[in-house]
Amino acid sequence: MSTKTKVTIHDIAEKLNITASTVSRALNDNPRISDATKKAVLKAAKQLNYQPNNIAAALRHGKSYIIGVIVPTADRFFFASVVRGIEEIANNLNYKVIICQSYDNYEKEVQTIEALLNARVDGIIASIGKNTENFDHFKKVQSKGIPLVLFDRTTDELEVSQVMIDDYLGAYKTVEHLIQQDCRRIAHFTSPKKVSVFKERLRGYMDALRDYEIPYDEQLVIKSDLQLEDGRESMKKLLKLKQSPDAVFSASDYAAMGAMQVLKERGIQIPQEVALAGFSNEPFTSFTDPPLTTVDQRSIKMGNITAELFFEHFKDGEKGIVSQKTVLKPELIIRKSTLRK
Amino acid sequence: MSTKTKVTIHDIAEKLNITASTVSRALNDNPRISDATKKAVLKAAKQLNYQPNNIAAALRHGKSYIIGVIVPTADRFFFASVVRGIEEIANNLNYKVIICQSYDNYEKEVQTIEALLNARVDGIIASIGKNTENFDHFKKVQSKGIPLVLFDRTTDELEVSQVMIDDYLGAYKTVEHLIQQDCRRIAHFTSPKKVSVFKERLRGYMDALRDYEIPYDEQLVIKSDLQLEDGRESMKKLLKLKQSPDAVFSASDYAAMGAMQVLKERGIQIPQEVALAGFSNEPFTSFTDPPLTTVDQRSIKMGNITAELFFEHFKDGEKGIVSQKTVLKPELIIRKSTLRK
DNA sequence: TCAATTTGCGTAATCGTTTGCGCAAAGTAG
DNA sequence: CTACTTTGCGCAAACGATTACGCAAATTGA
Repeated sequence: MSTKTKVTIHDIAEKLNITASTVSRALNDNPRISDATKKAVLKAAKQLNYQPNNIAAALRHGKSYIIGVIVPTADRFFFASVVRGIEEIANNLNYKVIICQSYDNYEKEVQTIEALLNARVDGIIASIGKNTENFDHFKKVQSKGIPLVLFDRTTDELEVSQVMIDDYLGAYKTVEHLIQQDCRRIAHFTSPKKVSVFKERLRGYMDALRDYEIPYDEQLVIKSDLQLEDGRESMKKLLKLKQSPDAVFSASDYAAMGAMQVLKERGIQIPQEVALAGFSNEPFTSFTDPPLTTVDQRSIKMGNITAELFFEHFKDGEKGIVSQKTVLKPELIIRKSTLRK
Repeated sequence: MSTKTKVTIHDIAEKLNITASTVSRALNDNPRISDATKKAVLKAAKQLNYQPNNIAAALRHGKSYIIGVIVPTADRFFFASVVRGIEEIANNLNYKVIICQSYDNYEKEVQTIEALLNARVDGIIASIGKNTENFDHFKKVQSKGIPLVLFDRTTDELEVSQVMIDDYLGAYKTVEHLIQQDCRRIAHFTSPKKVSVFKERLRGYMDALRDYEIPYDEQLVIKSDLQLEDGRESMKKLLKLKQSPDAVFSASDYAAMGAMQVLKERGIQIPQEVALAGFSNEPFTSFTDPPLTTVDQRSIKMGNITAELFFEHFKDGEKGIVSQKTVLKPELIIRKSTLRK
């Protein structure tokens, strides 16, 4: 019941006693082709079960209509949502999205870029891996004139369009909120990595303390990889201090979750004894007990904007566009883990 | 600093005064090419910053070295993990994976298949969308002789290789465990959809009841879309019954989470008054309070096996291989939400 | 009615790689 | 030293679609 041999436009042409070029034009709705021929071609295409070969087309006009998206991992709600936001826009413009994961692994990230270049994607959208400190692979993309846009995890070492949220503001507002809840010894979980988002969150934390005249205590800033287990360890460290904190602002929901576990295991009341806030608004943060205060990163919106910015690079051709930076306002989601009054 | 014009093997050939075919063979490490020439070619390639054009290669030998993976959504831990498992195997064999999401939307699923076929992927691995009841698009894939393997969400309406866990066994063991915890009125959350996984879980539930001589009560089986909100509604329905259940086995962790929220809001003790078990071992299930008993679906393993099965279809050519069904044993993860003694 | 335009389609080159075939030079066997 | 095999590479035709160019027929305008 199935034609094993691939059917091409030549087969259609032969059947109709016309040439392949006419078929091609008919399929692409070229105005120079008569409606009669178009209909005949369409009909024959159905009959023969014709499947266009995008590879041949891509080779011919140097466009693949595929854009590569690189995320550290697709199973974090935030990244998955951004991808969704990108897809919405891209699909509307008839572009396909291929999702690649770097798993926060530098080598894998480099390889992925290489693979995407070989696959001749029309552009790349990426969020940089946590461990990446050398950006030559991204520079290579740019040097080839391939559109590149970064989101969330970006870097200043590249002249590139980027979309991010105002991590500084998100952190500032969170800490401000904690202060308004009468917290005075506020700890912070951050990452030692070069990624700017964490640096910005730290800056927001420090500035909020300063503005409210709360002394900065280095002991209260714990650096780790910010996974759940790291959050547990960090919390344990804090509890060993002579003077325990009365709040923890974690740059990651997962680490905040780890801290919550430790606090609950030790019977420490949240938020009465220690208030707790995270960052990212992962879905599980609303399930926890108590529900976790966190910062929403406008992920879908970020995906939309990133894709739109990306496609502007096409329209305006290779030149003309300067790299531009879009900063979204985050939203503080206040839940019971910080509500002390 | 960058060559805007694309460099091809012809450029390398010209520079070295040899032909493109020799360059091609050298790059592909063909034994008929001398080591000297190979080295020279590699060197020139670096110098010219040559980037192979996979599209041209794909067109030539009809292989794209890309396989398409379709999942309902990538932000569920289970699916993300399976994808990871698939990638591990595929990357080792030098295949790229392109991840597409159907969002459980039938039209999107059909479109995605179409797009993957046009992109000339070498094969497709998929998990069927929840609302899909017509499988012609998958039949089309098969009729074109393109390898197809399904995982988890499969169907018997297709003659296709598939990998799944033993949902029946997972459900049976869970219910058996609940019975051993002295639960006697055990409710079940399931889906009205045609997807076999839910039907199997229901069957496991029913058989366990029967084997332990517990009467089946239709009122205790609630059908819904199994999202968190559905779980809340379902739990509320159960609590309105004359005789409340003393356990809930949900076919989804999210719905179980919804039930947990309602129970906690009403001050009903978990597991003493109502024990609670989910399905899938989503990461958040270990965070909840109490932690949720659930069934692990061996997601990475499933990805590995799926990919291996998939690649067997290549080796053995188009014929010879009959579709085969691999069933993995799930693992019951017992946590506090069901431990009554 | 005749020149000018439009309509409809064919010719052939092209995108960048791969590969079957062929051929000369070098190596091997007897 | 002849005959045969191996080594190293070039020639040219694919793969399937797109497109600049050209040309005849049909249409239009005056």
